[in-house]
Amino acid sequence: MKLGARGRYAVMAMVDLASEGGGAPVSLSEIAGRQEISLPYLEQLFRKLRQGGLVGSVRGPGGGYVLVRRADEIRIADIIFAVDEPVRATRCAPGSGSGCKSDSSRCLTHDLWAELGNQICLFLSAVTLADVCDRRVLGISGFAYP
Amino acid sequence: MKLGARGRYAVMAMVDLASEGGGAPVSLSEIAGRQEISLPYLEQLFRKLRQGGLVGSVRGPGGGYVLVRRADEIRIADIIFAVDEPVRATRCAPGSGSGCKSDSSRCLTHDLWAELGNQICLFLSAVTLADVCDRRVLGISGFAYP
DNA sequence: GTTACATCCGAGTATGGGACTCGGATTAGG
DNA sequence: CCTAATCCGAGTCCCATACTCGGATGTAAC
Repeated sequence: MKLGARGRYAVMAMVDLASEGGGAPVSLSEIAGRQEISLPYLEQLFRKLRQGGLVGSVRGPGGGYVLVRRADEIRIADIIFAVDEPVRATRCAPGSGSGCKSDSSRCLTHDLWAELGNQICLFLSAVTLADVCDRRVLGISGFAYP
Repeated sequence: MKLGARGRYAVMAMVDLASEGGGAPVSLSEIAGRQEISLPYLEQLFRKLRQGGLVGSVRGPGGGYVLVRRADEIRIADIIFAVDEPVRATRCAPGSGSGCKSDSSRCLTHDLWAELGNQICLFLSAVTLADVCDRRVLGISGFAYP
């Protein structure tokens, strides 16, 4: 699980698309303007979102993108996975299967990172696009960390 | 909350220190050998861990580092916070207070990243060094993500 | 006192991956 | 046709991060 700006931009754009798009296609220019993301960069993101089967496209004037599923059926984790291809395992990378040198059973921390990756996926899978649009995110844990 | 190799190395080293150190100071050379981390890099990490009040140092021959608290009183989050200084806020960075351009109430995703940061901190605060040493990490969620 | 061991410290380098860009090819409506 | 839009494969740039270097300081053993 990777957490870079790309994933965040993708979620911002998808939230925008889910909010503003009432069935009709939304052009990337509009999203780019509203979210202040460069157009070519958005194109690159939506290419992957389309390949991931999250959005459909309509070409030509008046075209744009539409959601292929309902907003409450799209999990945030789906978006992140679509735009951030799986990382190759560094020495004991979080979110990627094993690695750990080979030196079996030396890396005690392995389980820790694996479980952390789990927690993150679990959280991002529990929240849907519709939840974010309707501001139904806060209060899941009901806790604010210092 | 930042998740790089530095934090992981720091946790690996602390786990090693907690495991091998039975009251007597442990030198960085030993840890470097066992964990396959370069000595100068470890020195840099332990400088911060010492400034963070997690370890104490004994200089001279036979010297090294010792835990200042018991292993079950050191949370993994403490280690991460000690070695990774707080990130400055990018546009709507996870784990850092606000940002969001200024354009108030436009960024719907803000709450999402804030809550995600919370979840991560929550998890890493629930696990102690002793938990990792005794392999008491798995089974907290009891779930393995695809 | 000298030597060896170890922590301490402030720099410096560099490399990799990330964000972001460019030029052009397609498709479709007016 | 011309314009608006998605499509695509590259390519650039930049900065954070991992990692290194040379030396200073303290301390135990002999």
